Amino acid sequence: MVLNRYGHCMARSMHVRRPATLASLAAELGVSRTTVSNAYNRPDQLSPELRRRVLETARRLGYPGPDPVARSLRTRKAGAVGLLLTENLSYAFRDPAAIGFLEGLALACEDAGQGLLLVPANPEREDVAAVHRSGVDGFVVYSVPDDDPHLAAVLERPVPTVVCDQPDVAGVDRVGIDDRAAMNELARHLISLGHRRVGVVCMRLARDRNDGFVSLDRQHSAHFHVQRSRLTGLADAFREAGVDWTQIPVVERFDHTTASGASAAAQALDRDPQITALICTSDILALGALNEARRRGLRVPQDLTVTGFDGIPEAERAGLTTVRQPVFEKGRAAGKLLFDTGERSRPRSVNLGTELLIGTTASAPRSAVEERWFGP
Amino acid sequence: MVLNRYGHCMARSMHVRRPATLASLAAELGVSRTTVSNAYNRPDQLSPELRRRVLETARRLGYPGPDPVARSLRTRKAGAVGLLLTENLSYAFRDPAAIGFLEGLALACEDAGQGLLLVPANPEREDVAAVHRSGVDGFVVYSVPDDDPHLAAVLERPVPTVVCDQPDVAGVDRVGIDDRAAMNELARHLISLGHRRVGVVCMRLARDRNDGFVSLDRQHSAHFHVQRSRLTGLADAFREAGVDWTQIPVVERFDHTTASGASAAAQALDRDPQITALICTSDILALGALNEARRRGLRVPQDLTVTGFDGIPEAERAGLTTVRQPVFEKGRAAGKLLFDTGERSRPRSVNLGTELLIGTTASAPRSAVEERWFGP
DNA sequence: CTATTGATTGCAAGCGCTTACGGGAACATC
DNA sequence: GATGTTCCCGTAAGCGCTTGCAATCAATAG
Repeated sequence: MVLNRYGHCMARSMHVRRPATLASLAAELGVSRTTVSNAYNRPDQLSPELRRRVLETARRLGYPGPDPVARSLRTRKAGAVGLLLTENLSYAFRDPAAIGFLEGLALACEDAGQGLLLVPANPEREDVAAVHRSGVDGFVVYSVPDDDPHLAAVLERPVPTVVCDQPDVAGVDRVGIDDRAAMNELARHLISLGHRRVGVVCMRLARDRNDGFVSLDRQHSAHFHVQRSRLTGLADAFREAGVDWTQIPVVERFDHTTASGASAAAQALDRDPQITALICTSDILALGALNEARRRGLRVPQDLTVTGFDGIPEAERAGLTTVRQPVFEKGRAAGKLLFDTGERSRPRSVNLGTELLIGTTASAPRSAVEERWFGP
Repeated sequence: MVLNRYGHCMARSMHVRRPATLASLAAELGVSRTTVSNAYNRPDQLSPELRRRVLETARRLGYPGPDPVARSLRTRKAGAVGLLLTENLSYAFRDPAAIGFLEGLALACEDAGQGLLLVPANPEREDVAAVHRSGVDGFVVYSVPDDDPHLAAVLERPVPTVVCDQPDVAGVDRVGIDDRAAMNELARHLISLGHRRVGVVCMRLARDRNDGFVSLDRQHSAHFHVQRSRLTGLADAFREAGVDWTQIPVVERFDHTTASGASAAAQALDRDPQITALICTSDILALGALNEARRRGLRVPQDLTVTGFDGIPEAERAGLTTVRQPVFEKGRAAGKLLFDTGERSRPRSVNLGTELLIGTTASAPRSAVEERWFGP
């Protein structure tokens, strides 16, 4: 039980808003507000003795120090950056790649002494109010479709912004990887192994749900830059190898889960059972594809090659052939870009490197092996 | 002449574009500030026609809508809750248990339309400024030592607070599990299997680094409620079984990593090679202990029993005998407690259930098996 | 005794916004 | 024509704080 200065019982759990403000404290002490403020923010501006008195009286009155919001208004600094995600907040914590990104970004924030505000921007709804209500000094936008209204709302705000996994947007800083080149390299690897008849499993390409095959048109007009680039990288490689890309089944899934990966793999295999490889645009999807292969009694890689993208720990454990991208570094780079506020004329663009990870889920297709042994 | 991303002329030299405010918009339109404010917050308070004009002029002037900080000051609502963690922000994303908690909390925040601010409270430094600077409507404090200055700083703030994995603190709401009972159950299980000579590996017990054996005194005065309770639960069980607890080596590690778990396990085994079981107070530590056992050529569970605590996915994969606690639910419960602001006289306390998970890393010790076969 | 100096403290002017409430105008009711 | 009623919009009073700079004063120097 706590007694306030009027002698009234004030249980802690009642959360009564303390009447004490900087002004009331000043009045109580018989000094100016300036002096009280200085006691907290510029200790060298008043005598140690007075400062001690101020702080002690503050404690006695239960004054918790200058109100952060009022201070933010006055100083025009919120001390935090906002993070906007494609997915629900809670989902982000289930995707290892997103977690890696968060980890890197959190580290950068910590180094800069800034808070990290997870903005509750539900991708299903068009409600951008959360963006408008976030008192932050900057935004990081992680992998959203280029027509996302939340992104538009962020860009309207007069604060620095960094986008990830996006093409250059309206002149703001960006960080990402060369998805197209990375996927192209992976495709060339598969082609060199002898794969020609493949299937593709990708994440959602736009904001609308389209669980199924993807038309060429949809591939080209995909609003998720990352997915579009990866598909383009694949198409380039296979076309160059003389494969008719239009005949390759590309299966899309809205939800990014292993279950989605499995069902998409099934759909691709049903469409064309002769497929020798399933190329997935994420490790999560690839892990699902592996499950489906197992369910069908297909041995990987003897009967079916499966590849992923991201290089998450789970993929490594599964021996997945995939592309590793530096998700942690991506987050960190995003933060650094945001905090490094030098005078610039042009927006900056950071491209991080990727690495083709040869695992045990890709090998020459059986037909190619047979050809090698028995001739064509 | 340059066009900024709002499409307005912005001379290269004038970096400080006077941003439009609600007042300037009102002036431009020849209406009152109230009317502009209403256009955003209470559409029913003005004619659709006027509202349209306001919003259009806003767009033309590049006014991004009411400033969130100023609005927060006025309405006394920040629209976000702060999360205080023991560890560095970035570390939190490496601990599966913490991630689960975050996931649950994030979900609750999302449902409530609130942001989640990760407060950059470095546990190494005593700098509580970050707590004072966070403009939030409430705090969730996750597993910090009871003498943590950040916790004290939070409790000074006049906002609702929920603590996790803490005993009752100063009358604020709490959510947790019965660590003592859960660990006691696990210990009884081991005792029933025949284990009497065991070693314990625990996480840090206080804010100071003490990588090594733990005195009884330190056990009792541990500032981390969770660790203290688990040790107590163990001690109770073994004392009841007639074991002299003071002879049992308890090894502490400051860093919560598998490497720490391994080295702590080594230290315990070196102290008493006759140990039949290593009881770890977290799965992460236990996974490290498994590594150390493997390194020593000890078969688990034949030569050595290893147990954990938490029930993280990795533990399940490793077949660890452990205690599963509902980390996700814990996060969600914390959020719900925070947002459910009914009038209460007493602080609420939520205890969630746990479950003993029988894995493959615990069995009867060899000596017990031999006794059974050949008699004592 | 006056000038200079350094240490302390206070003044004033907002930062950008919300909202209870009051008032005028247009229309309907009796 | 007097009295409600409804719709729109503005008045006024802050929310709690920061900060450049001026003011005060005692002490030291000249």
